[in-house]
Amino acid sequence: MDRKVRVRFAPSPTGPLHIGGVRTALYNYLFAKKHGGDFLLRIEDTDQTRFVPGAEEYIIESLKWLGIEPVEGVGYGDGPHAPYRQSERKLIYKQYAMQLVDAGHAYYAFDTAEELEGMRERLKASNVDAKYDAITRGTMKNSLTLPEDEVKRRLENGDQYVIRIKLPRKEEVKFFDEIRGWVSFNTSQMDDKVLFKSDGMPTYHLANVVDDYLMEITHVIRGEEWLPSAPLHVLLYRYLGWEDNRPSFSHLPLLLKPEGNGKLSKRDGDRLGFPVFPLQWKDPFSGEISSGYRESGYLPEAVINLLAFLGWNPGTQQELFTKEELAEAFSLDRVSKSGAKFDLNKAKWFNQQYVRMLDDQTLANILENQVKEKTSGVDFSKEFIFKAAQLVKEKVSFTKELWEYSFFIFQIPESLDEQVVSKKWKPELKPVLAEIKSAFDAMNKFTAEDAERVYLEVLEKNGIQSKQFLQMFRVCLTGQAGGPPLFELAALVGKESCSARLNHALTILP
RNA sequence: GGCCCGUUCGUCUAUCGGUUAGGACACCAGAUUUUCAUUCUGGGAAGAGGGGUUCGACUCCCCUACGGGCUACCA
Repeated sequence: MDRKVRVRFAPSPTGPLHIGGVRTALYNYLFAKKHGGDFLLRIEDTDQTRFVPGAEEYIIESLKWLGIEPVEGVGYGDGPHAPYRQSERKLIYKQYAMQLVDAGHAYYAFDTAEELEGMRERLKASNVDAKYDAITRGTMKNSLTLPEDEVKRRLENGDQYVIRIKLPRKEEVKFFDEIRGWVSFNTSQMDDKVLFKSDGMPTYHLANVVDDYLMEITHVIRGEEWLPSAPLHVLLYRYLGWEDNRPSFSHLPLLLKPEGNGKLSKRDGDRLGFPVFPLQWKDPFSGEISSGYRESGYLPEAVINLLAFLGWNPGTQQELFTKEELAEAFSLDRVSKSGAKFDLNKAKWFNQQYVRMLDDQTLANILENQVKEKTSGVDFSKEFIFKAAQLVKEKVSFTKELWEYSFFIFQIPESLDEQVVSKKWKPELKPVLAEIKSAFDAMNKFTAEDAERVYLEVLEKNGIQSKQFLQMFRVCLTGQAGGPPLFELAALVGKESCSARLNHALTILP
């Protein structure tokens, strides 16, 4: 039975999409592309108390920005299995919960929060694992312990109830994880999880199984945090009679924080200077702002590439991949089992690679915006900005750095690099500098070659080696200790500007 | 605590019983660039520990240690 590959990304709209979630989405997307299948987006909003306004839109916008877009689902024109928002599928789940009750695989439970708490405390006190399971359910208020008419009365009476799965007392549950191989659990260690909540909504466990079945999902690719509940899902497929159509499971390794241990969290990003979210997010309740990759200057292609390599590798030496190449190369059996630490340096490097691949005109347009923002009123020609962008292209890791590597092209520096001045400047050099300025002023054609030639002539006349003077000369022109090739820069800003810059240096240098 | 998953250079990783354990980022050194960066060359850097299995283990098994995840009417 060869079913069309269908995978889904099923986040909960409880806040901004975590970068680990983005990677999960990416792997699902790549897997679908690789196999000519469908990638869909389902919103798992069964917990109405955790709803966060804007979160769903954020998820959709993030996927859009990265270009890992679903072919069906919320925000993508829905599709044959609409709706794709679980809160809108509420009515569907009840019947499956009832089916399980009727088949004896689930039961009603009427315990109050206090009663549950009491049970847990009792068991803990006697040093026993506190869980609602095959043993403890016999002491609780449920349709297994209460007389039939009492259950009926409570139900008719509208008493609050949940539906719990009835797990066998002791049974081995084995399943094959595409990444980890065979994994086994014993129901003796599991508890009778709630499938259907008293507010009429299913829990994740029920909803996820029902929807994956109904939406014909063939492969479940999700984070490792779901591994412990996978046996429950396996059992659910079995009890619902869907074992033959059960999707395969793949549990992805977690993204860890760069220092120390533990899962990458929101706070790590702000502390260590890299984003944990794809897009900037403003918390609607606290107003707190969390930075995003997009706003931090990362290119979507770079984010895709670096994320793909956090937990997967192609087994070749190639590191730079387009999305299409990734889809072609991707396979679940090359996903690693252990958690990956986020590495800021590598992330920067990836971004730098992609910035370099940007064509000069794109870079120029970005720089143009920055120039407009920083130098209001001053008009620079597109050609000038284009050349400036070309000059500093190799230096930047992020497009937002374009300005900070080139600002001295657009404005005459007010101060000169103090370190270089204190090390390389001597008042005796002043006449030489003045002579270079005059020589420049006297030039007709002011190309990079001409400027350099004239500069060298003056130095030679004064018996000075360029090696000793060049950096100081750079500082006089740009204020900076480093920068793009100096005479190309001089030619770009032009004779008049060079003259003004040298004049300025002459006045402030001792 | 219990259950489950994991453990190769600082980091991401290759190796699917036999390799001088390879690459990338980062780092260091040298070369080039009359400056900085780029680029090039070179370098240091790893199989958690202990038992097995085997002619031979990073690779298979067990134990220990360490790390992580889960342990809600959250996903």
